Amino acid sequence: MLDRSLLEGDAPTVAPQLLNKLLTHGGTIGRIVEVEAYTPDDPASHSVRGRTPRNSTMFEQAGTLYCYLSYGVHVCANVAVDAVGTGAAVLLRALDPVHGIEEMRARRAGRHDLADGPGKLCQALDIRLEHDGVDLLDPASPIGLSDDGVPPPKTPVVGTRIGISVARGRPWRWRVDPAQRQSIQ
DNA sequence: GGAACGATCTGC
DNA sequence: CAGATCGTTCCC
Repeated sequence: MLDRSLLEGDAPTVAPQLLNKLLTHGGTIGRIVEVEAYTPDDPASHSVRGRTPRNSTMFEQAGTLYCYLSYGVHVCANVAVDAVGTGAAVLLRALDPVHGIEEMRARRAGRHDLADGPGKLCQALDIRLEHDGVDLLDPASPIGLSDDGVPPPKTPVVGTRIGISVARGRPWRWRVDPAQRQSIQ
């Protein structure tokens, strides 16, 4: 498992630290290769208007899973970070499949792009809205975040965030350089 | 009570 | 490149 204190910093600090960590749901495991940071003072963040029924798990303790429905269609998965009540999160944008690839492919209707997108990775790992609020650091949870000893990249690829219309300029998107990926594609 | 707008993906 | 598709939020 992961030490919770790693997630208790602010989102732009924590986000790149989550690169190369493992996300596990049952037999399906993926390595996190792309993330984005969202903070409560950020116009693009769901938490910018304070706590609401939808975003309330974003305000819970670091390591809580925040799931929401995007475009009325796709589920997106975030990890709540920072202190309790802050409303900060890291959006998980892409995984490299590590284990359970056949299962992922079946969930992805036979496609080969298994988890290279926030909606796709939730489909591949079968993360659903009902998983909103699970503690990713509790061994009893169905979905978990763990560290297998692969460190985050020293020089992640930094970019701007995607799919938002406000606060586009913030360089709050981090990726593992495709040439430095640890897992099979 | 209603309308606008998405932290996206797919297929045309 | 536009359509799908529906919950959330805000405004009337």
